[in-house]
Amino acid sequence: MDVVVFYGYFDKILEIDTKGCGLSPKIVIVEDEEDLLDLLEYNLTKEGYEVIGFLNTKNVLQLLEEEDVDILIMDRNLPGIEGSEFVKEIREEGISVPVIFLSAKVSDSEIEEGFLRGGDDYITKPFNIKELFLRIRAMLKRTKKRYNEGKLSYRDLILDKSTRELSVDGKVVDITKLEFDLLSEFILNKNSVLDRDYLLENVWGDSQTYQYKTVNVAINRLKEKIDSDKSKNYIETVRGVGYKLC
Amino acid sequence: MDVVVFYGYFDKILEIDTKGCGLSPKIVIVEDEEDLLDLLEYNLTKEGYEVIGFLNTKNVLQLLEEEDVDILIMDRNLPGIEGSEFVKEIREEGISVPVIFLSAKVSDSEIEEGFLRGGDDYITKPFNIKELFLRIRAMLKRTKKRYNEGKLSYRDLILDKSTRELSVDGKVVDITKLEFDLLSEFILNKNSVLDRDYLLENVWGDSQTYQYKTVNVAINRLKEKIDSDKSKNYIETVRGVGYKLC
DNA sequence: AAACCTTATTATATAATTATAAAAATTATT
DNA sequence: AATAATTTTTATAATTATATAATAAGGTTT
Repeated sequence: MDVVVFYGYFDKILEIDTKGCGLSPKIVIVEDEEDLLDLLEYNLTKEGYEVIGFLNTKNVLQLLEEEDVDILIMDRNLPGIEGSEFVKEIREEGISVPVIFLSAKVSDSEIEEGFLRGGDDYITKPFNIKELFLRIRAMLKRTKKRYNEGKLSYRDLILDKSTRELSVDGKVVDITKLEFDLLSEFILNKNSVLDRDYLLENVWGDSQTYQYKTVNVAINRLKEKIDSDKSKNYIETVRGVGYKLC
Repeated sequence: MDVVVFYGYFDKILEIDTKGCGLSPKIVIVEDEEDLLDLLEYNLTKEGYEVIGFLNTKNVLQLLEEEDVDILIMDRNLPGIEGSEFVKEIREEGISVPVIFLSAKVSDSEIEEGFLRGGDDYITKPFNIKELFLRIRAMLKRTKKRYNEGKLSYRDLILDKSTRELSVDGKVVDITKLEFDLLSEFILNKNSVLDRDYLLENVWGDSQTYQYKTVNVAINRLKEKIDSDKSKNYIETVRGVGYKLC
């Protein structure tokens, strides 16, 4: 077993991500080598993840259906079913959890098969456990909003989630909570038309108690802040539907 | 350079995504070995991506700020600045584009550094270009709403439900809500004759309050937009019945 | 070919939608 | 509590889409 044991390296890095929110990323590992499974469980737990280990694929599908799992780490050569075959099956079930394959095999075509069956990353044994952790982190950063690093940007707009500051073309512009949330929603869904119901639901948190015109006025104020001379046309009105950032 | 040349593997997969619509995933490559850059540009373009290549990091930051780039492929040992150093800098600018590092180096600590500075994946040379493509695809799957999701297409027409854009032969054409809904209905029922009652019911939402002629006029306007010189005969009049898209 | 019917085309009025401004209402700050 | 800041509502203006009407063009039937 060629694995570098590795303790607490990311304590500091993960601090912001996991402290307080009470929702540490949930990782499922399917690995039949018990030693390796234990090692991974131990170290990943130490890094602040919630880890659930399995020695085979039995019960894994059920768990994935019931719980909100952030990453699935999957060995390929399992007793009974082959790991990538299992992933193919869960994809057909509509489960879209990010998958990292572990495999002792190294042939190119097997790696290709892993991706084609729905894998997101592929690590060959023996591997550096530190790299596995980094790949997990990189994956989480991409897939989950809440673990995201605190910045959203679009063209010359930068929203800093931690300071809740907006900078337009390098200059910091005062922005209210509502405006910040509204602009976030647009940047997260750039190019998509967002209708007023959607915005009320996702920015205001309730589409019942407010009327559509509330959105119009808020958009208007936001437009004024990010493009007061109306030269950059960030937010476009899509008549009869809503607004989009483009 | 040990790279497996690889042609058109994903033609079928990307077919729906990229034809004509000008909305194919945009990939930026920074690689100082011109041969490799050319090879990647050639093959990725062939796969249906929009590719922009650079031999150094000059102008790359500006491009990332201005354009909506989907993936950045970054060589590490570049003349002047080191690739991961550059990525660290763009991350500090708030640019969150997914990064795949390419590197000839193999020391564990360098790979770790790549991830810590904001990389999302890491491939060491020599590499299998097929695997690179699969990793790109896996990355796009995670970071972007799929490009074919919510798209309706017919011949050289593409309707994008999320952006509510119509592209005709690759060019985006302004379209109103009514026209969009009308064309959607036709694409969903291509080759079927749709009578005016059906259209009023399903597009206008009520066949009582409007008169048949309303449909005629709307169809007329739509025809003008999708085929102004009447050469392509998309929508055919079926006298006494209605219209069909064929 | 004339009479009749259906559809295409064009122009205009109107209804629907959105922008803007200002006034209340709410919330936060001093 | 008073003031300031923010947000919602209301009112009105501006804009846009499109339904209607009027007319032209093209088929069909006799």
